Amino acid sequence: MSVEDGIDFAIIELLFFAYRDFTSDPDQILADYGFGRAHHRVLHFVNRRPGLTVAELLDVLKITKQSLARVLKQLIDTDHVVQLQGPRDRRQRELYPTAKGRALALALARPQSRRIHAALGDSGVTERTLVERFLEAMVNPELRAQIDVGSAKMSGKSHGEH
Amino acid sequence: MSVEDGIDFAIIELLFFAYRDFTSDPDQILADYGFGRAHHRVLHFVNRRPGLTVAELLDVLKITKQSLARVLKQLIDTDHVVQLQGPRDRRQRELYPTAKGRALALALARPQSRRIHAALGDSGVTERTLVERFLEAMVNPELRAQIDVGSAKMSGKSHGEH
DNA sequence: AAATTACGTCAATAGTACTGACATAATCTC
DNA sequence: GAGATTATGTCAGTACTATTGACGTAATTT
Repeated sequence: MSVEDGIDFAIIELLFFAYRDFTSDPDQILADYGFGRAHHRVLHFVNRRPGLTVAELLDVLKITKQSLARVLKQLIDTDHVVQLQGPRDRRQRELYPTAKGRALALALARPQSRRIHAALGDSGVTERTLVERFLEAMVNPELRAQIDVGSAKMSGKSHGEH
Repeated sequence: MSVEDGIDFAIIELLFFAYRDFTSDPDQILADYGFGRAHHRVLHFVNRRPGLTVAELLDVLKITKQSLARVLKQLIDTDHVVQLQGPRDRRQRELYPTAKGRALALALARPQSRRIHAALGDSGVTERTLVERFLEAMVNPELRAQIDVGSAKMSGKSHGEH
C-alpha cells in the first residue's frame, strides 16, 4: 500500500502523473493558437456555463481579476468569447462562447475525454460512479457547489443555448 | 452523465477541481518557506526515490534542465537536498533528501494524504484499488514505468535509507 | 584521441500569477 | 436624491515557473 509514516504516497503520486498527462493533450493544441493553459480553463468554463459572469468565473478558477484580464481579452479579441451586458444587472458581463469558441473548447476536450474513456476501459457504471465520487470528495466541501455534474443540478437551467 | 457531443465533461471538470484543491494544501505551507510548487515536486520525488539522478528527475517532472536548476539549487542551499557523486558514473549527481528535507516533504504530504483518506472515506480495498487503477490508466502508457506504487516494484531496492 | 554523456550555468524570453491602486458605471441603501 | 457598495476594467510593478539556445567541464565510451 506504500503507506510510510501513514502517508498515502501512492495516490499522491498517481494524481500528479495523471494530471500531468491529462493536461499534456490540450497543451499541444493550444500552442498552435498561441494560447496557454489559462486560456483553456477560461474557455472551458465559459463553454460549459454560458452566461456566467466575470465574478463567477474568478471564483471557479480561484485567480484574481488581473490574472484573468489578459487571458479573457485575448479570447474576446480572437472571437472565441463574447461579452453581453447582464440583463438584470447591467454592470455584469455575461460571457458566452462563440461558434469558434465552442469548436475550440470541443477540440481541447476531445483528447481528454478519449483518455478518460480509455482509462475507464470496460468498467461498468458502478466503477465510473466510484471514480466520480472520489474526485468530487477531493474537492473542498464548501466549493462543491461549483461542480456542475450535468445531471439533476442543472436540470432547470437552459445551459448550452446561445 | 453529462455527455454532450460524446465528451465526458463531468470527469474532465472533476479532475480540474480535485487537483486545484489537492494542490492548495501544500501551497500554503510552501509560502512560509518562500518555495513554490516546483520545489514541492522536486522535493517529493527526491524523497520518494532517494539517489535518483538529475536526468531521471527531469524525465519524471517533464521540465528542462534550466527550469530545474534554480529550484534544485535553492533546495540544496537551504539544506533540504544533498548531491552525491554517482558511485558507478562519477558524472552523475545522486540526489538525496536531508533529515530537514524529509521532514518538509512529509509535512507537505500530510494534508494531501488526509484529503485522500477523507475522500475514500469508508471505502474498502476494492474501491481504493479501483481509483488507483483509474489514475494509473490515465498516465501515458510509455511513462507508467515512472510510477512507483511501492508494492512489488520496489521490494528489492532499499529505498528510503540514506 | 575523439565523440558522447551528465551536469552546470549564462542570457534572454514568455506565460501565469500576484498585490495595490484607481476609474467608471450601475445598483442599492438610507 | 446623496452616498455607499458592487461589478468590472485597467495600470504599474513584481514573482514564479517555464522555455530555447549556447557554452563549459568533467567523466565515460568508442
